[in-house]
Amino acid sequence: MIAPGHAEPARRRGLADEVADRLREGIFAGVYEPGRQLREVELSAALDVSRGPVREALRLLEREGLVRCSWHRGATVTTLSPADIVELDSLRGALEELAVREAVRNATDDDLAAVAAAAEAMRRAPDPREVARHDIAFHDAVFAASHHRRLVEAWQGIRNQVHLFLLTRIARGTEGYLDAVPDEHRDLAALLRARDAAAALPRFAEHRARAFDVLTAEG
Amino acid sequence: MIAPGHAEPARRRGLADEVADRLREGIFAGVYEPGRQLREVELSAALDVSRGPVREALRLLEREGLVRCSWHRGATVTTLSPADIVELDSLRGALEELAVREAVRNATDDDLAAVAAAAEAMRRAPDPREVARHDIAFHDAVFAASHHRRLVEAWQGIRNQVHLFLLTRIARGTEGYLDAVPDEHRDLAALLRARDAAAALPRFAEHRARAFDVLTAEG
DNA sequence: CGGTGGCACAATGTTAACATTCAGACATGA
DNA sequence: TCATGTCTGAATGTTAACATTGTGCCACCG
Repeated sequence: MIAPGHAEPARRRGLADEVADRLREGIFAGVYEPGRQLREVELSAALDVSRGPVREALRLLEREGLVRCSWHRGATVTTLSPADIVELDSLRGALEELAVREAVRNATDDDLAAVAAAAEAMRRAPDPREVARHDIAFHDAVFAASHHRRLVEAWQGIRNQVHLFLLTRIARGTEGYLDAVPDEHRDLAALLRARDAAAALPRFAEHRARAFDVLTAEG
Repeated sequence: MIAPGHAEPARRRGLADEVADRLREGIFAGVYEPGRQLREVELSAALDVSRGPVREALRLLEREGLVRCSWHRGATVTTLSPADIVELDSLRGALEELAVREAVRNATDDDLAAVAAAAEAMRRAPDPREVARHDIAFHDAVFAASHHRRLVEAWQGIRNQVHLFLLTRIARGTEGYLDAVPDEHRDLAALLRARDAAAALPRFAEHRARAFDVLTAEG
């Protein structure tokens, strides 16, 4: 049974999207480590599809910043340098600031309930990897609540790179992350439900700074 | 003669990029009006290439927001609704604000000279279409001066849509555009060269608001 | 011994043919 | 007359073979 307002477009996806999902999974699971070359023939053989969808999937992942492609030199998994992380942090800040303002204005109560639910779901995550996944999902919900299609697309352009960044952060040590972030997310969700942009904006900024400092201080 | 620092990677491009250029050209020239379907076979016949590169080019243009693709329903040239223009304006504002701050911090003198040159070049544009092209080129230069790769990529995700928006604005009437914008660009360039972010930011905001109001007031 | 030129291999770019799917039209029935 | 079902045609999704390009190796020369 599907509620009337939640009817998905039920659009069927091509093989390329499927392949892209598998590759993303592989990258986040560590099967394809950063810097590794992704050869089209190898992948098409492993996934049992032709090179066409693989090619298209690689371009999709390039759009997400997870791989880089060069002329006749194939695709390699993105490696995040410290400078890249600075870029991610600043751009993410600009996007999220707009997202919060728009969410406070345009979000439905259901949208904000979804944000709160994402914050709660994080508490029940069994291991750090799952926590990171829920961390991203929380911010996804915030962007979705903005009802700003192009803003969501811009976020998707760096979303997976931020995810990668979170994983490396976890690898450096989980102190101050696993316990602090869920509480912060809960507070942020509450401020959004109160539709208090003036209070929420600096809290979101602090939230980002906390994640960011961990890597710059030690790195 | 090429200066040492300006040596382009001299990377060769594939047919897909070439096709994408031709299609963009066609869209901006009005050959493919908004809403029109772009059929792969038709395009591949017209441009005398196979469907592969055409397919890839369409995905590229989708990334730029110039076309929209659906499963088994092909690509259509984007039509900008009033709501889309509001989205473009707000997202562009968030990106450009960051670009100005980063440019003031990171830009070389050459970068800012290029911004100023772009502003001057606009004065010598022969017709409104060329003015719009130089208008975009000016903002390109600002983003380039930020030395922020991901920010530039995010800008490229809406750049061509903003261009489309400028063209429709011109179609509504050129008063207050052809004469005012070049002067504004000159002032903005000067503020950037003075590296005065505090003064530049509100001026950039006014500049965007002026372009934006024309369409919302009449539309 | 260091540098340069060419050669062969391997991987990507491109092409054309095959398979699948969507949209509209037409006929049929209530 | 309207709704429903099937069918047809055209367009996209997919595949596999062909062409082009980059890279590394090895011989050759200075």
